Amino acid sequence: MKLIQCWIEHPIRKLDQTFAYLSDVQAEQGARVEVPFGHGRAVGFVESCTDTAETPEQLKARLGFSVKKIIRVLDESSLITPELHDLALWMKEQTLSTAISCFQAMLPGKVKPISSKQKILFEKYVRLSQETADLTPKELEAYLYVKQTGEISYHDLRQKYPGQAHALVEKNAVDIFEKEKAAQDHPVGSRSLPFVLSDQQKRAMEEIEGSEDPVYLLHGATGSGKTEIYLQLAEKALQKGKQVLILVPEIALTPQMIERVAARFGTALAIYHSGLNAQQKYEQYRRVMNGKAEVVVGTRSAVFLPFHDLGLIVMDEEHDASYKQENQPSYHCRDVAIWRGKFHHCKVILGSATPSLDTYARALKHVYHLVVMKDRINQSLPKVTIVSMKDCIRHGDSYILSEQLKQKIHERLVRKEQVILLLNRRGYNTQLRCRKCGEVITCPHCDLAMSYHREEGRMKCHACGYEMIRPRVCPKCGSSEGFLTLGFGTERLEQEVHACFEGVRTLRMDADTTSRKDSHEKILAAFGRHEADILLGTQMIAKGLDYPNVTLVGVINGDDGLKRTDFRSCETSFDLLMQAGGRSGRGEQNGEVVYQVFDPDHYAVQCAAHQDYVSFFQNEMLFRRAGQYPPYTYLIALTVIASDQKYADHLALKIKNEISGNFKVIGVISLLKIQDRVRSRVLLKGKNLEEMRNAVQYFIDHTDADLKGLRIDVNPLTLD
DNA sequence: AGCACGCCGACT
DNA sequence: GTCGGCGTGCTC
Repeated sequence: MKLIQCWIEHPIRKLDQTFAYLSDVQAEQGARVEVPFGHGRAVGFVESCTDTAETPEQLKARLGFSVKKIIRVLDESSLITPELHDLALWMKEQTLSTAISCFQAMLPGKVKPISSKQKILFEKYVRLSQETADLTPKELEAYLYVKQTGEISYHDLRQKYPGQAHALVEKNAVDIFEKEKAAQDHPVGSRSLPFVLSDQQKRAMEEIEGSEDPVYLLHGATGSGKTEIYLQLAEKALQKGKQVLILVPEIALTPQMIERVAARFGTALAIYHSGLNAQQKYEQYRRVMNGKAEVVVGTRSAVFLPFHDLGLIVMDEEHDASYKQENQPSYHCRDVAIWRGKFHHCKVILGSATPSLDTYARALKHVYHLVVMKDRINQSLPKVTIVSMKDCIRHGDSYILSEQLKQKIHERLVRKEQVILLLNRRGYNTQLRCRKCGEVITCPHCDLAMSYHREEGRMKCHACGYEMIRPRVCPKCGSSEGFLTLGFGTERLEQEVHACFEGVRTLRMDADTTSRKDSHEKILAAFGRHEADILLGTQMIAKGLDYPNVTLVGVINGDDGLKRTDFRSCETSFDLLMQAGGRSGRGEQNGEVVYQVFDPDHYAVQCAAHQDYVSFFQNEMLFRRAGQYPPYTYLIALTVIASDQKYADHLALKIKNEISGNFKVIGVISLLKIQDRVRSRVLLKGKNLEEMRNAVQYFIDHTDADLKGLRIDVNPLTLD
């Protein structure tokens, strides 16, 4: 008999332990098994499987409970590699989450322990038949196309020859047959060759290649050519027969990065992101496992792909918040990437123009090897103008577009150049306030004001997504005197632009215009073809875009983010302003940037205007030290989320009282209600993260409290 | 998470 | 007298 230890699929803290079962047959570590559990059955994830000579009675006597037999083994072979197994258990410790949730986070949908439906899709293919047929010229063309490719999926043939594909089958010119759906190879355009490196790039390459250090921070200004360094390092790793992982924040926002990697590496490339369906994810998972995919470009979850021999890990825009998973397990992709780099003895390159403070501080302490590229390739810095909106409003100017910015936009329109306007708020107005009682319309499910979206005539809650028709009378006092409108978003900005410049062509890109699949790409492509003069949108247009014809970028309400109370709000605001600046003047012409702000003297605004990261870092570190915030300390946020305020407060208080050590326990803090859920938080702050983690783990293991609703975030990025 | 066991109110 | 409310406790 075999004795199996397995993790049970319920992501309940109390069940976060292995359970013992007997089995007649062997099961691999990482395979799923179906087991009797409680009164029903459950899926287990095998931790170990060993031979045992003990009888069930002996086991019961030794262990103190009766050991049941498993029902069946669900997977012949393991779903994960031994490396990924160890990684999951390490992640459990790091993030203080359950082991099973870590395994689930690593696996693509198809093979998650939770679902056992693993279907293999078949697809119709065509190839030339033996028969000859009478064909029209256009059909002959399609016929020759099939002849040239050998065999091709019917779907692809229909895409290329919509009018002829069916006719070819009808006339028996081609045979149809079924075949397992192949993993999509990324279409290869023209294969591009490596660029010649600038002196600065050459120095950076040499520094990385000539060192034995495991982790590098490549701090390069926007436009300094970081991507080319990634690609050339990747090429060298491939030549050694190794795999390469390139992590990006969001696939949809980095189309130009994908294009460049695809052009260089062609079919050896796999793209992996959360937008793929389960089948596509599974296919890419297999392609990585069997080594067919040599280069992977992917978002956060790609860091868990089953690479067998990694030669390089690149993490572009390493400061980006989307690398941190919000759900449990709340892991940071950077930590996982570094762990895997260590396992594979390969270099990890963290790249950014505005590194996170934590990363940069580590680089200064030589934990990471700092490589700096401060010059843009064949471009000078964009000229930055800071416009004080306080003064604007005092002079009676528009509170949306200042005269200076209007003037500069006008110049660009005359010269047939393009403009990007960034406003990190969507909708028309951010608040409606009753003229009579002064009440602001808030979401019925959240403690937040609802935004007015004029195009749809609806109110929207940006926190929970709740929508309603714009009310005609005040929901509070019933007055029909109407509403005062406060604040503005991208919709209002677009209207203002049209009011100021007659006949101007605009494209708006925000969460409202990009809800449909591929709409990102369509909008960006249209702008690239100069089908619009002005692209306006939220922060999603601040990153990674490279349009040579854009010579002016305007940031509206650029210091809006500074109003937030979060300890990182300066960092994110600075990042946004810097990134926006990086979009301008990437071609032949010099670029210009306008920041419209209310606090022009703030160091985040000033440092961004001078594209001076180091000064910002020094300033911000003073602030962090004064407040004893990261990177000077570590934080662990323990948040109770519940529908019942009493329960939330009670558990939070219990946590506060029962956790102690050589660190501060701050709280209980009541957060805003979101989606009818109240949130009470306790925050741990201290210098010794390991001790803090141990204290929390000890609490979890020994408390009698019911911990459902407890969310743990080690090193939280935001405290909102 | 399920799902049973368990001890108090309004019904045939 | 019973049906059923969901509080609490267990799952190898």
